[in-house]
Amino acid sequence: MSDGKFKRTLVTSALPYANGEIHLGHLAGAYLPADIYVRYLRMIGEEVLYICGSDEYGVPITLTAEKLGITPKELVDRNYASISKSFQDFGMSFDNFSQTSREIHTETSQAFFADMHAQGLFKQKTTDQFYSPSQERFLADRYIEGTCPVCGDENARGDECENCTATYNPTELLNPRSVLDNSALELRPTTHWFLPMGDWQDKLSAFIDSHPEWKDNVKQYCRGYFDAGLQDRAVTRDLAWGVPVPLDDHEGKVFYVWFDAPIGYVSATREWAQAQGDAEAWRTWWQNDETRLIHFIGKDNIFFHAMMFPAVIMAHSEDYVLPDNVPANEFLNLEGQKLSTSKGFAVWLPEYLEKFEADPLRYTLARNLPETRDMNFTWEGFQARNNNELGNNFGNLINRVFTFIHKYFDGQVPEWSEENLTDLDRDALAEVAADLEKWSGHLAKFEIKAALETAFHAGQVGNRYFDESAPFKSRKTDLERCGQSLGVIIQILRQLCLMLAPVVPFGMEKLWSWLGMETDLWQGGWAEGQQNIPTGRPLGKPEILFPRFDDEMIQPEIERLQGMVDGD
RNA sequence: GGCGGCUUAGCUCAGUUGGUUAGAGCAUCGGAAUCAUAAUCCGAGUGUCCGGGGUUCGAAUCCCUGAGCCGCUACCA
Repeated sequence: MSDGKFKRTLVTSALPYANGEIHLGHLAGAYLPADIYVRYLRMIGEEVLYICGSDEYGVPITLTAEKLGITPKELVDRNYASISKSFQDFGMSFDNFSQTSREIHTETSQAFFADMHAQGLFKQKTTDQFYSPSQERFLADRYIEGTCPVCGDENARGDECENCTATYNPTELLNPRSVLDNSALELRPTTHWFLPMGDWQDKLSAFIDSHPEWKDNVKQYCRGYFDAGLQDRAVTRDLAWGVPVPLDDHEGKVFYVWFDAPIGYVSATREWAQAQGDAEAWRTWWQNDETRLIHFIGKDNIFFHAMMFPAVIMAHSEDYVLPDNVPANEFLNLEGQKLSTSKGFAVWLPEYLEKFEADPLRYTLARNLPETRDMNFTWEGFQARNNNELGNNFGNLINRVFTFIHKYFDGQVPEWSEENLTDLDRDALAEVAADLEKWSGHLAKFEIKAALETAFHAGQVGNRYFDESAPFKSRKTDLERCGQSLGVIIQILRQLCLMLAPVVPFGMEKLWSWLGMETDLWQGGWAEGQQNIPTGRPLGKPEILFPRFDDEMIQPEIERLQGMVDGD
């Protein structure tokens, strides 16, 4: 960044699990904020790489595949295609969106493990786990039910009883059975590799302490773990669908997904480098201390990105970059309730995109990001934000200016100059310029909501200026004055375009071209956007950028969710 | 159960290191304007800042406690 310490920024979004579609909660937590931030950096001309991919291993994937009668690989490829498409249509600007089931990830994660194993950093432990003889596999706690050892309830979960709220060790459960096929389970010893996180506690603690600028929720969360003392964390498990442990006599052992998933960021970067024709280019992004690494995640991922993956990075014998920030977001509720993917209580991205454009959702979510606490998405709120803010404040301002100029000034920027500015002109320009500066400061600190609020204010300034300078009056009395006012407001739109571009890129790319800008908005467009648009420049013909939504478009969405709650 | 977090106008949300009459948008009411997506602009009201206790000259902001909600709880991804 401009502080001179870093030359480039590597941004990641949490790898979505390829067991289903993306929903609004995902977008608000890890994807939209990251994309806005990345677009901001590209716009101001920073060198940035944005990496993501789908996380494709683990038990739930194998179960879904079995249910559909296809292989896990077929399932994840199918879901990968769908997720990629949704992301693209939503405007996610990844430089690479990869898959953890690809060969490059197998190589990369196995190399990480091998490096650490060669240093003797892992611990091997043998424990008793539940095994299903009928399915010939070990089962995780969530797939186990049995009789509660405390109250005798017959439908107790693997490690807690919902009837008497007791918690216990899963091995204490009586008559354990599989929730998958009700077959009886038996305890079998199995041996796994563990990462003794405690060995890195001091370094991790010092690392977190060296970042007082991180969000409080992240720091507090980590502090809680340090106080309790970091425990050994398993990095392998018994499963057929995963990255095989690269050791002899490890048949049927694969990496625990949380060990390999973050390494997926490295794999995806390597894949990107190969596609660039420079296979070693990934090192510039991961093994160079002038690279600034930023992980965007939801609050459920803090442990893995602020503690576990950094420990792995520290442990590796080669130098890798540690995250410079982990801006974790809280969760998004829907119509006042927690999302439930199992009950279908969610808004899925592909479904949304069949009916609406990406921009209104991007705008609404950005305006309401769960940056410091859980937030709520309502369809009525979506409609109100779209109509009142995107449509009326911004869209209408843009439209009234362009149509006016096309109607009375032949579609060219009227004669205007800085020498002829009135106090009214000067004040409006100064206010918007101040907003732009504030906006930039907020975004640099990941304060997206605050940044957007500033942009909204700039829109209000534009509308007020239009009303007060009243070109629709001066047109009849003082055409020079009228042109001057329009020249001023074009400069306001130019800056508004910059402030809105990362949030509503589809609409603003159009505005950018209507304004006759020449540089690519996403390759340092900021520089040109800072310069006055001169008299005489021909402007594009406008169209309605952000149409309003009437009740008929919104009501069915509300009813669908309502029905889901009633049927619950 | 343990750890961490959250609870502010009718609605959705801001509130920086405790400091004067607690803010914004929307919704509501009154006025102005008419270039524009019946959009815009000006003005107005509204709050036991979850309950209770405490520290302080002073607390939405710090401490304790109760309630509700959220995440994690170490092979759930």
